[in-house]
Amino acid sequence: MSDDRATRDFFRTDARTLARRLLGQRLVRVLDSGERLAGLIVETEAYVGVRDRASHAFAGRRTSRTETMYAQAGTAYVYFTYGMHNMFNVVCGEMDEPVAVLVRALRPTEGLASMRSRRSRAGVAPSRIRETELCSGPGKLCSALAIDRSLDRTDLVADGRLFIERARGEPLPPARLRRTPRIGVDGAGEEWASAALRWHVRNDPHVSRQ
DNA sequence: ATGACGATTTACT
DNA sequence: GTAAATCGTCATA
Repeated sequence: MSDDRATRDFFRTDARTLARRLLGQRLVRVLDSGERLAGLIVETEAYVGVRDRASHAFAGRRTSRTETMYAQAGTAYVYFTYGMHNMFNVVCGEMDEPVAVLVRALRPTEGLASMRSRRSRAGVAPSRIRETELCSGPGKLCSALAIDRSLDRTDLVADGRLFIERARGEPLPPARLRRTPRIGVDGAGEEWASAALRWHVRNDPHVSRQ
């Protein structure tokens, strides 16, 4: 229901807080056809600003790609990497402060058949793709939900194509969460590669790894 | 203009 | 476990 949709206040916080706060919330993508694709966020990573060597905005880098990270809280930062994968992030913090949260995995809840066809590849029938491999990684979930750079700079608070719906009821208790170093940032130096800035739902089969 | 590399995924040994 | 895929971005010149 539209009442559940996250408003600006939900995003106006630091990256560590938002990374935790996003877990258990629903990421919703509405296609031009009107079809709704959605999943519960089960894994996130915080990119904490200009001191963070793993961040695109390290040392205040402000380029055409990273400009989105300096936008207001609640803006989608979608970038393309490895020549083939899109990554979806939620910008947070203050205006002109480049902090964001990478959404790394979802438990798919709506539009699974559509996700399967989008995630299918040569020689593998969509029906053979397991639910747990639909959105269990940052590139996978963007493919499954048809999120690409055309959605970069989208306002998650105001745009009808991409937004967050807040779960009703009890938030996930801390005991159900696990905190680990981030994935794929080994080149960022010991301090930032080992910093525990990744959160995921403990024992959830939909995370990219436990 | 050029070259190195990537917040990954997939297939294969 | 290792390696290939594949191209936009960024730093250097």
